[in-house]
Amino acid sequence: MLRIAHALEAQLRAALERAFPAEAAAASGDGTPLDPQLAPASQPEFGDFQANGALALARRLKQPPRVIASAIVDQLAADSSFAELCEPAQIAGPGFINLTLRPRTLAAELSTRLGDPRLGVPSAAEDPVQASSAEVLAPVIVDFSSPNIAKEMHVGHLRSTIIGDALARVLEFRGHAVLRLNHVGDWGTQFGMLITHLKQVAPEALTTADAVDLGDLVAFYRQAKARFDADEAFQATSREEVVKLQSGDPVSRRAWQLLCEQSRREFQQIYDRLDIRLSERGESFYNPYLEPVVVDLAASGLLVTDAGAQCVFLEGVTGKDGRPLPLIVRKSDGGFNYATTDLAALRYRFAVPPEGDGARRLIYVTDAGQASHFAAVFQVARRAGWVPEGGRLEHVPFGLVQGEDGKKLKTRSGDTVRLKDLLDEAVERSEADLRRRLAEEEREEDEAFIQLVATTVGIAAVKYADLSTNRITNYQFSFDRMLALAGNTAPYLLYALVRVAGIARRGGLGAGEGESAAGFPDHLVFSEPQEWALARQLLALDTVIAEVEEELLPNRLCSYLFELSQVFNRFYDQVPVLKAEEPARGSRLALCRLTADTLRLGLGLLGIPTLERM
RNA sequence: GGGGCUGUAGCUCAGCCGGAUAGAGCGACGGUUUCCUAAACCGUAGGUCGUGGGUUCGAGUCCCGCCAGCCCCGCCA
Repeated sequence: MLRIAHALEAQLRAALERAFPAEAAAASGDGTPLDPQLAPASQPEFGDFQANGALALARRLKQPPRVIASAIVDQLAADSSFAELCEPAQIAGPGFINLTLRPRTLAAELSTRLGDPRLGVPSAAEDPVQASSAEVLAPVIVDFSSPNIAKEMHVGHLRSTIIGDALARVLEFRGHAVLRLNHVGDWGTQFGMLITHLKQVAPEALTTADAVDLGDLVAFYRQAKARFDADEAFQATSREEVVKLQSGDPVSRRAWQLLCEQSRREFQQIYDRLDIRLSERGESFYNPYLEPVVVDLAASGLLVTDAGAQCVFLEGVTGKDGRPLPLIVRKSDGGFNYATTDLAALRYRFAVPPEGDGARRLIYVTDAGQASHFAAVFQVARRAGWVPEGGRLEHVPFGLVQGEDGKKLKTRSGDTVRLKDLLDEAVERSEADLRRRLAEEEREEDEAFIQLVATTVGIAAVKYADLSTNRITNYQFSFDRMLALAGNTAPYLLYALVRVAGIARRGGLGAGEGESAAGFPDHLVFSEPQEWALARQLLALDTVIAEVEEELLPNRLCSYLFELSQVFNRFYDQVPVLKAEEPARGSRLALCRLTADTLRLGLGLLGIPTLERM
C-alpha cells in the first residue's frame, strides 16, 4: 500500500493546491507547505485512509474545516487518476476526509503480489521516499550481541542478540548493505586480571588450547575480579599485563588468542541455535585507533586534562556540583577505557574506506542503562566532526529482562541465567507439551518430527516473546506465557501458518513454500467482509516493514503478524475455501497463498523459522 | 543532588505526525464442532490512561510541576 499511499498523497496535495492556490503558494514559499495529513483510517468503517489536514488548516485559512474538506473533495472528484484508485471521497465528523479504495484497486494490488518473493515490498533503492542510491549502498552497521570473552553468554545478551538480528534482517531485506558487528569484550583491564590470575593458578590454560573448560574459566574470572578489587599488588600486576598485551608481548598475546578462540566456539554454538550471523570485530580491533582518537580530540581543542585524566567536558550534562561532566578518554595511568574504544569504533565506522567502513547509519543495540554513555560518546563524536553529513547515529535501547516477580531474572540460587540453559528449558518445555498433546490426540509422529517441532517452537517462543513487546520497557520473562498456544505468541502464529499449509496440501493451487503461483485467477473476486479484511491486512505489509526500518521497533512487525493471523483465522473459520465454487475458490486460495507467504516472510524477518506441520 | 526510562483493564502489553467511541492477549463468564488441524472462532464483563496544571478545534500522545518504580552519574563495559 506504500505505492498507493504515495499516489494518494500526491493527489491530495495537488487537490489542496488547486482548491487554495494563493495560500498553497504562500505556504510553500515560507517553507511550510500545506499538508493534507494522510494517515491510515483509524477504523475500518472509515475506509482505507483518512486525510486530517482540513482540520489543521481551519485557522490558517480562516474557514470552517468542513468547508475546506469540501473544497478538497471537489478537486479530488475532478482528478481522474484519483477516481481510478478510490471511491468518491467522504467528509465525516468535524472535517475528516475518508478515502476508500475501489475493490478492483485492492484486487489488482493483491494479484501483483502473487508469486512475488518480495510480496510488494520495495527495496530501499527503488523507494521514492528514500535518499539517493549512493546513500542506500553505503553500509548500515548494526552493533549487537557483544558478549565478553572468557565469560558465558547469559540472559543479559538475549535481547541485544535477538533484537539486533531482527533489525539487521529487516534492513537487509530492504536492500541495505548491513554490517552485523559483534563488538566482543576482548580487551582491557579485565583481560589483564584474568591472565595474571591464570598464570598463577592454571598456567596451562595460557599455553594449551582447551586446557580448562569455559565454565572453569568463568570461575577463574570471578576469582580474578575479587582479587583485583581486594589486592593492590594484584591490581598493579594486572595493569602491567594489559600493557604487555596491548604492546604485543608474544606470551600474553598467545594466551589471549587461546582464550578468545575458546570463547568464540562457545558463542558460535548459541548463534547456531538461534540462526544468527555475526562478524566478530572485538574491542581489540580498534587498538591501533585509540591513540589517534586522543590526538584528534586534542587537535580539535576538545581535550582537557583534569586530575591527570584526559577528558572532554560534555555540554548540557552536569554533575553533583553543577559543573560539566567529563567523558574520560585516557586514564591518569595512561591507559584507554571503553569510551575511547567506542569513539575509535565510531570514528572508524564512519570513516571512508579503506581507512574505515564508510557507513552512513550506526545502530547500537544495547541495554537502556547505557543511554547516557552513548549520548556522551555521540556528542563528542559530533563535536569532533567525525559524523559525516547525513550520517545517523542511533542507540537502540532495551529494558531489563525480569522474572515473573518483576525483579531482574536470576536462577533459584541467585546466579545470572546462562543463555544456553534458558534455551534448553524453552525447548524441553515445548517438547513435553508436544508429547502430551500427541498422546491426548492419539497422533503418531516420528522422533525427528518431534525434535524439529519442539526445537523450532521453543526457540521461536523465546525470540517472539522478546520481540513482540516494545523494547524500551523492561521485559517480563515467562516460559508459560511465551509457549502458550493461544494469544500473541509464536506457537499461535506458527499454527496459523500450519493451517494455511493444510489448505495448500488439499487445494492443489500451491500455498507451500516456494511453490509456483500459476493457476490463480487473473482477476480476484471477493464478496465476503472476511475476505476484504484479509486482503487489506495483507496489503499493509510494506508499510509496516518501512516503519520498522525507520523506527527500529520490531514489535510493530509482531503486532502486524498477530493481527494477520487473527484475521486469517476468522476468515478460515467463517468462509469455506476448498468447498467453495469457482471463481470464489481460486480467489480464496490466492488469499491463503499470500497469507502463508506473508507469515513466512514476516517471521523470517524476525529470525523465526516456520513449519508446514506441527 | 543531576540525568534517563517507565506508569494505560485483575495480569502481560499495544497505541504510528496530536485526530472520530482508548485497543489486544491472558485470566473470568457464556456460546459455537455432520464441514479445510477447535492450538480455532463468536459474545459478555472489565478504564478518572499515576496525579495537578498548561498548550488547542481536538491530548493516552506535546509542555511544566508533583508522586511512585527501575536505571545511570570521573578514570569498569
